[in-house]
Amino acid sequence: MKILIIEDNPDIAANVGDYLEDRGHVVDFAGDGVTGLHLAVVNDFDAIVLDLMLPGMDGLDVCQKLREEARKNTPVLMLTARDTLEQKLQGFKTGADDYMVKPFELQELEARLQVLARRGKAVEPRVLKVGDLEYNLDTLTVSREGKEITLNPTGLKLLQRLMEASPRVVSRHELELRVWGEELPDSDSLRVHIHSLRNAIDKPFDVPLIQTRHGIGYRLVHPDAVQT
Amino acid sequence: MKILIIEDNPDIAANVGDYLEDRGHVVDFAGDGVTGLHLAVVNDFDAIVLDLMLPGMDGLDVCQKLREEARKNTPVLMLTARDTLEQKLQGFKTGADDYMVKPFELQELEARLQVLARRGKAVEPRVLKVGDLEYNLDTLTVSREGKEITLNPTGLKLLQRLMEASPRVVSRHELELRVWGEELPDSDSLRVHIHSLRNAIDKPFDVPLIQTRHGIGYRLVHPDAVQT
DNA sequence: TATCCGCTTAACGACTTCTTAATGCTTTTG
DNA sequence: CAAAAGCATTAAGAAGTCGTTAAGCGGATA
Repeated sequence: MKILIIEDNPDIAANVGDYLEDRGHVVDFAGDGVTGLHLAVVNDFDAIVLDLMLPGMDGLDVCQKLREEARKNTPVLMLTARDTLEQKLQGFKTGADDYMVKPFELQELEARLQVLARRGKAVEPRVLKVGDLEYNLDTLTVSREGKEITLNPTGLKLLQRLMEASPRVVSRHELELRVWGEELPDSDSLRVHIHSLRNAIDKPFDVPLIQTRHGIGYRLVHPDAVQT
Repeated sequence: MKILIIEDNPDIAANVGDYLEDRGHVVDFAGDGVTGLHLAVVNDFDAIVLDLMLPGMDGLDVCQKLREEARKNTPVLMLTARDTLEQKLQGFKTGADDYMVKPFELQELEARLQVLARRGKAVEPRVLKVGDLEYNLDTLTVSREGKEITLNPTGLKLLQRLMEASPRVVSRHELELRVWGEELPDSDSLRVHIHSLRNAIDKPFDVPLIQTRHGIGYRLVHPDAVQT
């Protein structure tokens, strides 16, 4: 599994990280909320271990921003020293999937992470489908009407988000966040990428899938499919 | 949510069940492992609360059989008085999704159940409805009598506020605040936007929904619907 | 080193949306 | 009932956004 640990105490971080790495997982670290959030948005982790007490942005903020702004539903396990019911409820409310109180057993942490990752996988299929468009996340292959389509890395990222969200509208800002993280390019590069994505996905076919919501963002939807 | 409680202690079962029912959930009970497993297999619950100490078949067996034989992946929250690490690990190994140790807070139980049910279920679209008018907040699509209506961003913002408030009156100032924030335009731009909103929503249909409250603001109501 | 590929930037026209202002109608108020 | 204020309607220009194209930069590749 690929796991992100957001924890400001280096001892705890190292302790947890070492254990998980010994168990064969790949571990990334962040010492504060901002970089943690950034890593979580840009990468695709199987699970995130999130301490509540963080310098700058605290854990609840990180979780909430991850869910609402970045619209990522990577499983989050919250970690805290304080053990009040109120705290826990608030943690779950911001979108946490599990909650452990220090001190805890490393084995239990790993077991819970594994359960979270297992659940998360079940929801997100390995192949995204919208109409006749398919995107295999394992082979990073895109095809429409059975014909293979090759895309740039940026195109893939955009397409993934659009397909995940379909038929919802994805704001320009969210797309930019997904591709570049917090440090956006100076110019409106997104427009050019959308254009080339359209060239690859829509232009060779009869029905265009990518729609523009002027002033808001984009939307990927198959017109014939049943909408609500 | 539809929840199954498998618990042999009638006091605890009643206690938990009453609380969950008060919170608006539908609860089923089973006093032993065999009937619990049977109910879990036959029905589709959103989550299962499973005690470990059960007469006959114990909780671990129930969980394992549910997963392996019945191949159901209904979320399972295990409940136990014993708090050994070994127990917990075994619980997760048999396919539990969460694990709580007695005594526990009912509110936390509900929060965890909600998280479990949330995963694995597709997020249902958020839709505002007033009469035959519908506004899907995810796809940003508006329709009336099934016919699609396209609106510009400002129109969407106004409509959202009016529909949220319906059938109450929304003051001009509140609407302006919603669209422009604190820095309002110099002229009374709101009137023009309301006008174009009416053109889109009311003009093509028989019954107008947007009413003017002179000197106060606007109101969106379906006249036929029951009002207070 | 030369070539390719992907990304960014810039520029331009086309298009959409927003604001402003002018005019006439409706409601309120003294 | 008349004046004043608030509102509806319309049109036109300003401002903003989008699609498209092409040039330049830098890293990777051969």
